[in-house]
Amino acid sequence: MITSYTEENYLKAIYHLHHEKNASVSTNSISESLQTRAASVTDMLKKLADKGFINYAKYQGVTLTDSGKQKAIEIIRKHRLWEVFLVEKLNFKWDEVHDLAEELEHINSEILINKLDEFLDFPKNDPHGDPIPDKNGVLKSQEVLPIHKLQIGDAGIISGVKEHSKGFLQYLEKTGLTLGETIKIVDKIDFDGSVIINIHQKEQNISREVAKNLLIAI
Amino acid sequence: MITSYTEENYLKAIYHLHHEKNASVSTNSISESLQTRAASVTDMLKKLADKGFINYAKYQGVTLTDSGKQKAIEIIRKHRLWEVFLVEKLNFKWDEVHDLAEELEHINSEILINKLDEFLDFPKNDPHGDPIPDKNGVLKSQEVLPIHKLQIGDAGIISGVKEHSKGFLQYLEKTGLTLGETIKIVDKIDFDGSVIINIHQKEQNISREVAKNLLIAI
DNA sequence: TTATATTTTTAGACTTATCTAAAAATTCAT
DNA sequence: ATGAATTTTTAGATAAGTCTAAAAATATAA
Ligand SMILES: [Mn+2]
Ligand SMILES: [Mn+2]
Ligand SMILES: [Mn+2]
Ligand SMILES: [Mn+2]
Repeated sequence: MITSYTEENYLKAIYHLHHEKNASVSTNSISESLQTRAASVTDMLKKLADKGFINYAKYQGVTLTDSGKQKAIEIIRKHRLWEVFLVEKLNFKWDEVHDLAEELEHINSEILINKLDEFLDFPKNDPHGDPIPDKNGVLKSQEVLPIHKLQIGDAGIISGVKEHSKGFLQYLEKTGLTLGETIKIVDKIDFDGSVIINIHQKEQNISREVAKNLLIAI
Repeated sequence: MITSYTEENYLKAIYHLHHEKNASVSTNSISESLQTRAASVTDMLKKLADKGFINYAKYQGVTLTDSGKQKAIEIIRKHRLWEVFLVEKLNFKWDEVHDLAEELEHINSEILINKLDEFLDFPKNDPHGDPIPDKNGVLKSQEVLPIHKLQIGDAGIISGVKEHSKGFLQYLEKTGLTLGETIKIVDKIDFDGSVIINIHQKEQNISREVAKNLLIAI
């Protein structure tokens, strides 16, 4: 079944929203995530349901069907492979690639994406640490926890981000909190939710917002 | 001025048609080249004229304005650089890349295309021998002639094709008529317009159709 | 539990790009 | 130069994706 650029963005948004909240996805949350009006979302949900990509009952929110999930994962695979290409081959920074990948992900060719995968030497993760689905649509979820869920004394490697905004990524870069660095939890401040970590043999304070969005593999 | 995917295809088509016939471009020729109805073309011509990309007077055909020409050249630059990428880096064949480049050319980012250019080491020609405009939109037209315009005794290097169809490119590949090969005109047959050339130390007969579409640099 | 607030859907409209059918303009051929 | 053929434009429709405003359903809270 063919999908338009727009339909693909809806499917991907639904996929991500489902994995964020682990519940059926509401019209409003889609509307917010895609910056469109709720009325437009309703229209599109009807269409996606007709095409068999989502389970939709009025007022009940939506879930992806198997075919919808597959389509979403295909697009995510393309998005993340293009991001790797942009960073590894064209020397873009990790905070510069999202919008471009947002467009490139809609180029429709299985051969192209598989050749790109090979050219990049079958990377396992994108520049933000997110796992790249393989050509069969298998996406292995990595065991990571946001810093604010770790206990004092826990140690691990910075392996991903929950928030992908330019501002956040640039902040991490500036403060040395980049992928691959080893950190250890020194203290957790109840008062403001901030966390003191040890990184590069030094102590560093991390705000609650950062602690919630920085993922650690233990 | 922003341009849609569709507008870009029209501008590129007008540019190519103008250079093929060296005259103002007719509604019907655009319609044929883009596989749309003439009525649709007329609608689009009005819009492109409003946006300042073409000079259009009813029933008179169109020409590109400077800004239209610039836009067209930008798209051609992107198209050809992506083709080089697909062939050189992803190991596509020269007859497989056109349709993909047709989509990739609409990805809208000057930084991306300049970084791609650099990554590819600033190629001068695409896989079909066509020249690649530089980042300032300068396109140097190469001095080439189709085989059927050469005289007996003339020699040169296969440097381009006028026809870009998969079938033609595959045929050239199969018969060894690839870019970079040296050829010499041995005889021209009036009867059917075919040409006998010397290539690889052997004589080879070339039909009129091939002779018209294979470009030689002398 | 009933009123209020929030969410979601419907109704109707707009834009872009397309189409068919018919009218108008231009070109061609005698 | 005039009638016929061809090309181009207009008129009116359609489909995709979006919007605003209003109605309907659901959730929340006194
Ligand atoms: Mn996208
Ligand atoms: Mn990413
Ligand atoms: Mn195109
Ligand atoms: Mn080419």
